[in-house]
Amino acid sequence: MSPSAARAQAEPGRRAERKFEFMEPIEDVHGAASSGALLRSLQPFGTREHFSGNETIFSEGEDSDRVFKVIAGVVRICKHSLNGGRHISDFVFPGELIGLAAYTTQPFAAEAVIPVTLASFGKCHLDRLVESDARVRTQLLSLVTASLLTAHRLQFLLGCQSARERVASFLLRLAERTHAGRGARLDLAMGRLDIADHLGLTIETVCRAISALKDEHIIAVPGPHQVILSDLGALHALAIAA
Amino acid sequence: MSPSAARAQAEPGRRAERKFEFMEPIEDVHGAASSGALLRSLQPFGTREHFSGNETIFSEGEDSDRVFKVIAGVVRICKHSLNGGRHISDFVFPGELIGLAAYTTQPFAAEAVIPVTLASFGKCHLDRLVESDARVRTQLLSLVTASLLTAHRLQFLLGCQSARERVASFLLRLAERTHAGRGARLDLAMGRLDIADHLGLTIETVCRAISALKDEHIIAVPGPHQVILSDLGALHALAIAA
DNA sequence: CGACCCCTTGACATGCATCAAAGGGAGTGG
DNA sequence: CCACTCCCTTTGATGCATGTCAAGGGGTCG
Repeated sequence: MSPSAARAQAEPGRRAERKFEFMEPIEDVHGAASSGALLRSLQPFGTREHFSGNETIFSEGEDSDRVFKVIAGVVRICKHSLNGGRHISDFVFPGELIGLAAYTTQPFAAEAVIPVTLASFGKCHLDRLVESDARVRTQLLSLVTASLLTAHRLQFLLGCQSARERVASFLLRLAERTHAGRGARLDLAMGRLDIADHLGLTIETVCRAISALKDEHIIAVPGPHQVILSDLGALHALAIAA
Repeated sequence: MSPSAARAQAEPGRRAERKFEFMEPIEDVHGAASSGALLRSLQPFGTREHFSGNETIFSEGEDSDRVFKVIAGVVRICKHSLNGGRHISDFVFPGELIGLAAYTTQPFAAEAVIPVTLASFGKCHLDRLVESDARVRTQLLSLVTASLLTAHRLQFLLGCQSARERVASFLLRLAERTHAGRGARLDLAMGRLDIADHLGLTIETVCRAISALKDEHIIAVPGPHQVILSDLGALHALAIAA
């Protein structure tokens, strides 16, 4: 009934830390709208933090007094329900920020999908910056607006699309965000279960949808964590969303 | 496959304008977080606009240069897809605002569910106010943050809950928003199709879920547009969400 | 080499979508 | 004032997409 049920992953930090070279040094490639001047100004106040795969960065309900920038790795933003359900509202890639919105208490958890390096800043520094610099204000609002837009996109996907369409949309969005245009090879840092919990499906359905797209030569799947988007036209046709 | 498909409603404005007295004069009851000082300062610049039931207020893709406050009536915020699908990301009630986020072009459409009265302001006035008043800045950010939170809630609902659970969550949320606590009688301004497109279900499934809850004496349904929440405990138990 | 974890595929079950039709309230015209 | 029509809601019958259960495969780590 409720997808993903209680088969969540193993304990944080316990799992093998696969190395994803391809994830390491990409900084601010797609960061045009994701940090820019804002974070440059914060840089002096930042401290580095490291988390291993599946480790929790912060949990739902904690105080929200820090802002994070992902330097390397991938983070998932998720909500856990009492009966074991989980929903991943977004993945966060290098160059992007976490915790900008005006929460006093975290409305969701953040967990490392693979080993992650973060820059972390006290929110007070952001507040000070916001007060003193009008450009930062504008940027802050447009970053929060962007995540609102992303949220509405996912709502549409969850409300209106079939499994195949969801997977197609997901792959396209991932391509947009991780390598803005260089070739059709895509690296999936997250596992099938993460994808399933993000798309509101089960892991089996995600597998089947991927296999189906593969059989139709719309994508190629050299390994569980690599996808090649062979037929972008067909993918876009599936992801008819707005 | 895709819910709601192409059975959207009739032409804007053509439908009968049912009167919903109960919706008229409720102003700023739940507005604690929804307008407050911000709009009071904007008041002098506002003009009144009226829309009849099912009329379009603005469409997706239009320029986004105005901010609206709902004075009376109910507005739905929705996205239409090319193949006739529709998703309603939110309903907007009296006292609440539309268009605060930093969009340059509308990412969604706004339509009157029932006859609506709006106060409308040029965004430039808001910008000016934001520059001059730090309190307004804080409030603006927390309003946008609030809608981000709402969006994540709906994502969870769409990703993890069954039809019954969705309807239960919806009714509870509606109760929260429309009458903060006075009795368990609930007025549904929107029709079943609107509810379906909001919850990612079909109209028939919504009907059946409501009937089921009625048969179990969890709610009572005096008419299609009135619901009495008889067993709040059971409803909360269904809406296990976070 | 063995254990574990994740991915994949198959067989089956079911919740919800789809198709179809009847009931009820509101506005309209006779 | 009544009959008609339209639209929305409700309920029933059926089918399908996806969830559930189960088992095997392949990589990685110890």
